[in-house]
Amino acid sequence: MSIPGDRQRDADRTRAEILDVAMAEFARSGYAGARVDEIADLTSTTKRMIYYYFGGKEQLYIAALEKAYAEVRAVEKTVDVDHLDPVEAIRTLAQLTFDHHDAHRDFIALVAIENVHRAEHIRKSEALANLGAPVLDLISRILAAGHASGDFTTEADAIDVHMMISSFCFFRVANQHTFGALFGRDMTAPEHRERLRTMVGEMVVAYLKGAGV
Amino acid sequence: MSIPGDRQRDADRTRAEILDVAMAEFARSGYAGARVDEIADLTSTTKRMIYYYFGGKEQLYIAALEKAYAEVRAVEKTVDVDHLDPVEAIRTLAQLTFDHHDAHRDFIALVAIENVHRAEHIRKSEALANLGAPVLDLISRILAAGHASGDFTTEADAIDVHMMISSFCFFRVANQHTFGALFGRDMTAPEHRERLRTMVGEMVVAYLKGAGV
DNA sequence: CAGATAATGTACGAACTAGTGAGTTATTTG
DNA sequence: CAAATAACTCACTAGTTCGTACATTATCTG
Repeated sequence: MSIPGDRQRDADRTRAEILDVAMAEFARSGYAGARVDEIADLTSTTKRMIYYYFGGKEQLYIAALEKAYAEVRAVEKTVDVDHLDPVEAIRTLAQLTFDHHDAHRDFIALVAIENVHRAEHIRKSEALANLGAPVLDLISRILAAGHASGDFTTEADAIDVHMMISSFCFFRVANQHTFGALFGRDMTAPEHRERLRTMVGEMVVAYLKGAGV
Repeated sequence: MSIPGDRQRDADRTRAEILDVAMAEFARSGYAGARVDEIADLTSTTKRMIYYYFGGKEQLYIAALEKAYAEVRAVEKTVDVDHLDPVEAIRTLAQLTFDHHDAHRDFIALVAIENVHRAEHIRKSEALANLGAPVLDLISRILAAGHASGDFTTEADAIDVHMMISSFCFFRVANQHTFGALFGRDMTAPEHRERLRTMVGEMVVAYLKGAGV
């Protein structure tokens, strides 16, 4: 019946399939809006397996969140701060953040959803603790270098700068629908992409240089 | 003829009470997460009245959305662009936007929730069409004045500038929980308020002046 | 005041939804 | 190969949730 090497049962594959579907479904409908039965139907397995592998809806949701964060982890690792001058370094970081947000829509949706729930699930997950530290460290070093070189005159805190960059990139994707409805422009449409990508870079650089205010 | 306030039955009051409670509940739990029975229990009337006045859960949600938007409508009307130079005008607008977002948390939550639902309800509401036009008009005039006076050198689009300002103000409130969990700082805490309020003003001004990049 | 109408309360039901009990089959292990 | 275990299926349920039928009472109108 079964072909050797071609397993009919595969725990890893089943688990991964459930998680993939769950991530998409939670991102699409929110935690309360997502249906366990619907998630099950979209897999090649059954609802019972969700409970077998994850225990329940909430644990599945947390697993989906962790997977989403894992996928976007370490943007900052690709910025080679030591070989770039501070201005180019911060601009590059901003634009890489832009690219990452652009490329991970489900992640954005899940974070927005998690905020509706006041981050109660994130707090339950140790896997997601201290995930922010690396970016802050990178920004701190860029800021220090910028002040040392005299390129940056504005006194700024790393967390604040990170928020400035993130807010722009996050909002563009997360609020695309209401923003589009109110202003008649889809900020995530291809024709706006490059302009806004440049803009976020200019924004941080201008802010940190301090426009002689 | 009856004296208002005398009546044991008051359609307007009942309707308004339901709407107030609904707005808070939808903001707290999302559309799918909110419970019609729960909303009813938090009013002094019964669930039957929700259906009597609003027709159903979805219509109630739309009414709550419209109320939320109505409350924050016309921030821009308080900016007296003609008596302020362009730099102060755009800074003032940014900081008023900051104040408004700070003061209307339920509105922010509802907008975030509505984006999870891809703005499908906003589109159903004529009351919310073209609500963005006034701000854009104001920003356009400020930008024009700023370029005429030579204060602004960056070529910028009104919608883009509005997005820049909104994203900062919106993100700070909307993402406070996940941001707090990841970076250990509540950006909405009183001790960060003034600094960030100043920051959003400096950010737009610096961007528009163009830091001699 | 009497009849009409608007506003409200009670009780109930149909459909949905998360979760499970219990048995079955494939795969691994000794 | 036999026993053990991991992976899986199916049918079911307890509780919830939106919505409504129907009765009732206050207020208005002529």
